[in-house]
Amino acid sequence: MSDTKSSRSPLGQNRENLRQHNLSVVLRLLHQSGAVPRSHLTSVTGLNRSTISDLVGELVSLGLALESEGQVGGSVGRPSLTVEPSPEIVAFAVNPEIDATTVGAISFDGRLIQKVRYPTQLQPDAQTAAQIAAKIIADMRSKLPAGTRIAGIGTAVPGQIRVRDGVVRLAPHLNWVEVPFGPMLAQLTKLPVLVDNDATTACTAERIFGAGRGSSNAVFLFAGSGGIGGGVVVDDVLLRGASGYAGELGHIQISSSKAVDYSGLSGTLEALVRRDDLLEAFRLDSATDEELDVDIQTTKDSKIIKVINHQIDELGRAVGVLATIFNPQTVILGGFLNSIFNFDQDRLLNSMRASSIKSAHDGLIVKSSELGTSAVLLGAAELAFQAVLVSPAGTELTINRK
Amino acid sequence: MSDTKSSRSPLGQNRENLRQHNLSVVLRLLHQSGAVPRSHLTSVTGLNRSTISDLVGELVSLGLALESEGQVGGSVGRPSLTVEPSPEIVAFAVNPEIDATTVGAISFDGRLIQKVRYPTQLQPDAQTAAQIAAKIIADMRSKLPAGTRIAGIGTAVPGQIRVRDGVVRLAPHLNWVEVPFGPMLAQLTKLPVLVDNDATTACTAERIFGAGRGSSNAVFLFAGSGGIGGGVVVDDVLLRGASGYAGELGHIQISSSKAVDYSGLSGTLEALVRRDDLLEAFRLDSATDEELDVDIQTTKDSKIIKVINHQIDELGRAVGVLATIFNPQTVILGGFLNSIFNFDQDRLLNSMRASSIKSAHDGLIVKSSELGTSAVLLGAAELAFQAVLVSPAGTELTINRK
DNA sequence: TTTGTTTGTTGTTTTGAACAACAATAGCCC
DNA sequence: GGGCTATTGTTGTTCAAAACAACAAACAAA
Repeated sequence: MSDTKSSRSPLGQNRENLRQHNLSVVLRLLHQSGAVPRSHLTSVTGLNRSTISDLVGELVSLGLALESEGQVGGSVGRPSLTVEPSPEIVAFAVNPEIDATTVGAISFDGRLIQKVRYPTQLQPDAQTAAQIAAKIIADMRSKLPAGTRIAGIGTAVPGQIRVRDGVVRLAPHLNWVEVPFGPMLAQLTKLPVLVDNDATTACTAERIFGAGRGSSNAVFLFAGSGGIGGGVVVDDVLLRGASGYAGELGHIQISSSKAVDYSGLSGTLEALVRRDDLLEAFRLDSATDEELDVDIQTTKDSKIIKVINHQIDELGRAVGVLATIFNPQTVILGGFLNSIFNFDQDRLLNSMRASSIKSAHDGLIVKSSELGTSAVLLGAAELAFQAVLVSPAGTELTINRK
Repeated sequence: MSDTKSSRSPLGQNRENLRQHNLSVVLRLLHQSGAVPRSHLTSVTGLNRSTISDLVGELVSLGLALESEGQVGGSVGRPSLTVEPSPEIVAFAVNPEIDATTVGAISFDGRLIQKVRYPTQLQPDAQTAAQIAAKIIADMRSKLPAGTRIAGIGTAVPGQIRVRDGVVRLAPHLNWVEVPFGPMLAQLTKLPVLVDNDATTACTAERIFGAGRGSSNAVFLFAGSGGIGGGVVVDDVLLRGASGYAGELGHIQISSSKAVDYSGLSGTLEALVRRDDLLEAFRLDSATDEELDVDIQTTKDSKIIKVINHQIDELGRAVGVLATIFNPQTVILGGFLNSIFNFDQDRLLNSMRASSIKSAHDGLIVKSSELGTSAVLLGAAELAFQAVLVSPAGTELTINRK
């Protein structure tokens, strides 16, 4: 609701905070980079060798990391031990969509180890989607080795989510309004469930494992089944806003056009850059992102090119506005936005430059997303991993029994 | 330039960091709240009584704080000691504008203790402005008691600033291009000089001492002599972007209008909501913000009302876009933006709602700035105080000698 | 083989926050 | 006014965690 005093954690730092923070820093490095030499941890954290030794030791004894004699070689001096995140920790990811509900199992080292797409005839209501997901998760659990520890379930929903309690406030494509999807799924699975917007989770995944790696300030624009969504990273932290609805970049008004989006707003990015308009131009009823991409890159039809160019111009405007506001290092485009960007990169960059101040777009890099369709699931799993990453020593994980 | 590894501080926290952080937290609380009972510090920081005693003791011995037997009373128990920020620390603030250069002396407890406005016939070039400022500062120093410690000089310039080295990249109203104003003033005064955009410093002041107090997520829109500027606070931190140019909210493109602003961009907030248009409607050559405000609040002329209403609508659009992007708790308007907001608040709110998603504007508060014209100077001084606040024990201050 | 370099390990030191016990000072109730 | 309770400040002690120092281990280059 509000972000004033009541919810604010104490500002002071004591010894517990210190230890927890350092454990968290090390674990996060492992989670994001995979296997790294221990010496790398000392240089990045700035902590003493013996301290890192101690911290890694604690992570190993907590079962969150593994240490092995690495195969680095090539450099002078005693070879450093290799530390890796434990692959025996798993999170589930759920993504209900208009025509299917997808569930994945993601290991702590960032691998999508199982994936099931369960198609539905109609858009599923929340109860149905929760039951489908719970069923698949139970099935997946039975296939995981006993002893695997489960961090929880992350859920990515195309709509506006109240993250605090997992309530879907509005998901127009699913026709869900004020549905407590998180608690529903938690009750069915007896696992902790966290819910967030699908574009937000995709953004998280790209930031950690994909095109956003190394950018502390980045803007993401994703086109998914639910229109255009976005995410913004400011100083390595995802922008959330006072009540958690920040980053609805599809709904920013960039023109005086009367075209209306699903939220009833006119002249927004989502109203102007529409996947359906492209499908119509190609006279297609439906297409996957991959099919559409091929069509776009190979078309010679001047009428279609006109439609694409128009969309590129509008997308460029939006990127320009966001560049002026955020002055990011990188802007990352996903879904069909990526396709039209690749159709004519210069056109988009020119449009962007015409809509932003020079200081803000100087040195700005616009690039494609890297993770494709698995970004949403990987990012959803991050929601569940977050608890362990924040408090490695204080988080109880559910142990899998067959 | 970039915000990657090279410039990043070590992630790990050691004991020194811990102490420095806690000292910094306490000092910042004092700086922002003024005199507070010591018991308040313990509850806010969550630190132990004896630790606070120790920290305050160190701040007192560093000459950064004062302890006295407070006059609280009224509650049970032993009365708490009162702690206040030392008034003997001073920062200077410089604000070159088109028709004058203003200099202020601000004490560490947030009082503007001296202020001199030096009018110039023409827009001053950078060297002239620096000489004027240096002269006034030398004069002010001679009036300050010997032993006063000086944190440095903060400079607020209407334009785009490279904060890192104090270079003014572009200040159209002053006609400065790529001028190293910071180093120039530092050489003349032998004091540390920091430079930032004037709207940004006003934003900082309102955030700490004015209408933004208590809002961890806020958007500021200020109309000054250099058009419309802005500032965004995300989780209590000012948005800076990858290279420090974030928050140029006057230049966001919100419409397809062909009207052009000073940066040559069309359809931007600054191009659509123009003070000059209001002056023209009133048939005025010039007016202070106060005079203009009176005129606006009392006008009955339907032609003028039409102009004002149009500006309100456009401003509302911009606020809506920013609400959708940031989902802030508060939006704060300054300068003549505040005047047109007060002319018809409901109209602005309606326009804002029509340009933003419900989740983002639900509970959003739009309000007026509180500090008026002194905001720019108070915020500029914050630039200089920042060093002491970040590292209370490690910052050397210049001692004033007559 | 020797030397220099880097890393891991172990025992010790140091720092800084917490803790516990006690003193100080207020309001409140009778 | 006296006793009671509540809150805060003070002091000496304890404890956790990071740094440090010294040494051993393992490599490359000379």
